[in-house]
This record gives sequence, C-alpha cells and structure tokens, in this order.
Amino acid sequence: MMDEQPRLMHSHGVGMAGHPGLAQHMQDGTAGTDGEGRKQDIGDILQQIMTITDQSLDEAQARKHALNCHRMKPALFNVLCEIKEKTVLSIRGAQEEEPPDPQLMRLDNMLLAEGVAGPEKGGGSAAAAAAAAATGGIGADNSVEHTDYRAKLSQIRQIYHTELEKYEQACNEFTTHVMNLLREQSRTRPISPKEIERMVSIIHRKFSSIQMQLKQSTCEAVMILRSRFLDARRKRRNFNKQATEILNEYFYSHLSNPYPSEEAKEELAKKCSITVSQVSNWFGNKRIRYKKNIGKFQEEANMYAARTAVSATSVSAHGSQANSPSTPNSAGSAGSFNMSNSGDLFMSVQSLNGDSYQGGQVGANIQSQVGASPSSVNESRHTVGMACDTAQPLSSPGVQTPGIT
DNA sequence: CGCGATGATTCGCG
DNA sequence: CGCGAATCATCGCG
Repeated sequence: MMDEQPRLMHSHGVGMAGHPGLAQHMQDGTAGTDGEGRKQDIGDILQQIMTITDQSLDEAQARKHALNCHRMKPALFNVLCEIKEKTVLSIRGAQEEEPPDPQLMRLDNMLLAEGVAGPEKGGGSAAAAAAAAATGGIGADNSVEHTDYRAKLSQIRQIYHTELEKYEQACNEFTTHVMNLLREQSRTRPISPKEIERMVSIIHRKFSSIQMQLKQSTCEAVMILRSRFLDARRKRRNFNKQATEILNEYFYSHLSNPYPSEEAKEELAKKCSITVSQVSNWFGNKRIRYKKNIGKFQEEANMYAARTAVSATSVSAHGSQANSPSTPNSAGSAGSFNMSNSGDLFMSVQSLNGDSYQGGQVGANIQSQVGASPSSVNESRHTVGMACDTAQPLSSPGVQTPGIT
C-alpha cells in the first residue's frame, strides 16, 4: 500500500540508474553539436538529481531550487512525463477499487450493538445507577454489577473514541502533509490528480486498517468484559427469597394456566427486581420442572395455595364461600395446567369437581384453607403431602399430565 | 467433594 | 416469537 509510492519513485530511480546509458546516451547523443560544455552540464544535472537524496536537507533544498530554475528543467520534465505516461498505465492496472471489508463491517456492527460506537449516551450510566437506586435494596446486588459493567463499558468506549479521534486526526494530518508534498513535487515531476487521489485513498486505507486493529481490540475487550460481567448470567445468582415467593405465588395461583401475559411478566419483573426475560425463564423452568415431577412440588404448591387461601379468606371472608374450595388455583388444577377450561381462577374453582382425580386433594385444600393459623399450616401441609403422595403415581413419574400439550 | 436446586442457554417446533 | 425440552453452569448445602 504505502510502499506503492516508494516503489513508484524507486522505479524511476532505478529506471535512471538502471540505464546508466541514459546519461551516457545523452552525452553521446549530443556529442559533436554543442560541445563538451553542454554535455557536462547535463551530466551535472543528472548527477545532482541522482545524489540529491544523499545531501542534507538544506543543501538539497537549495539544489532543488537551483534545478527548478535551470534552463534544462522543462526538458527533463518532459522526459519524466513520458516515462510517467508509460508507467502510469501499469500502475493504474494494478490499482483496484477495494470492496468494503466484511470483517470491518462486522466489527463496526458489533461495536454499534455493544453501544461502544454510535451516539454518546452520556447519562447512560447515571441513569442505570438511578434505576438501580430506584429499585431499592432488593435488586441492589444485581444492579451494582450492572452499573459496574456499564462503567467499564463506558471506559472502553471512551478509550476507543479518543484513540479513534487520534487516528483520524493523524490520518488527516498525514494526508494534508502528503498532499502538500505532492503539490510541491508536482513542480518537478508530473503528478496527475488521479494520482493524488490514489495516494489519499492509500493513506486512508492504511489508517483504516490501523483503525480496524483498534476496533478489533476494542471488540475483544468488550467480549472479555461481557464474559466477566454480563455473562454473570452464567455465573448466576439465585433470586432472593422475596422474588421467588412472588413468582411462586403467581405460578401456583395460576396453576391452571401459568402463562403470564407480557404485562403480567412486566409487573412481576418490577416486583421482583428482575428482568422480564428472567421472569420468562423462571416460568419456563418452573412449568417444565413442575410438570416433570409434580409430587416434588406438591408441598410448596399447597403451601402457596394455603397462603393465597388465607389472603383470600381474610380479604373476602364474606359468607358465600365458607366451604367451597376457594383456592381456585391448586384445587382446580393440582395436577395439570390447562384443563379444558380457560383456567382463570374462578372458572377452575367452579369446574374443580368436574374432572380428574383429585378427590383427596380437595379435602387437603380445604384443610389447608381452614387451617389458616400459621401453626396449623405445617400440619395441613403434611397431610397435603400425604395426599399428593397418593396422587403421585397417577401423574408424576411417567409425567404426561392429562391435558398438557 | 458430590449432589440437588436453579437460573440461563440452546435447539426444534408450530 | 413463545414455548417445551434438553442441557449447561453455577450455587448452596451437607
């Protein structure tokens, strides 16, 4: 890339040096017409040109100026033009329009996705911190990690941007420098605008390849950060007890249809200080694990049933439902999600005696419901456990709970 | 350390 | 895209 230009110049040099004949030639060719003076003159000039790079800068500058003003300059310039015309074609041929680098695109996209590139969201980490504070102590642990992640990310981002800016600035400086150089050189050698354009693009390409290295390492840094922090999803923390209780409460009170809507998920997420997708994960895991071994969950099922029953009775202790198993949930569906009915609470309550096997179950629920006092909860739970044990053979090991898809 | 619990991820399906 | 299912990876307890 960059070496194209040196090669260009070099090839000229070689062209001249490689044809020691040129100087000789001219000397010989002009022999006899104007005498030794002129021959010597040309020889001197060529000599000066060939050795100009060996001289000190000031000296070379002076010599250059002298040459520029030399009367032979136009002639030499023409010679160079001719040479150029021949070489420039081959150079042109070698020059290709570069396609946009897919690798670079990939990196760019990733940086954009990670929020490293793209518009500065200055208040980002602050907002995250505020959010963390707003969620209260419950999610503090998680949120702290998150803000930590954000902080590191923004650090990377800052470094990335300053470096990028530096590179861009250097690139511009270098470009203008080279263009000035070329402009100046164009007085002594033919330089087409096309050529300048080419040089600029070469420079840009070079710098963009440097930028790509920057982007590459930035990506790597982000990946590492990710694996250390965000991938703490792998290095998971259990949800705190309160969150688990909220989730379980919902699950068991919607046992007949434990599929929270998007809104419900959002609300649960808010209540538990976790994300919606975590809620989804939780319900996904819960459903499958519950279904896989209902017996194992019976105890907690009835516990939550009892709990909701307690709240239900305390809230609506009005007469009507003294003995009807008002825990709609577990009673109605102890073994299976979506029974034929739509599974909303009262529906399943009504239909509870309609289907399937849980005669003992109902009794158990009634017990647990009756046993509202904390002291008796244990007992009721126990009996429930027994009941579920008897029910278990029906539904647990082989699993296929009736009515589940 | 082993083992079950549990949150997260992946894959295939409709 | 949401779900079920299988699987991974870590946690927490004895």
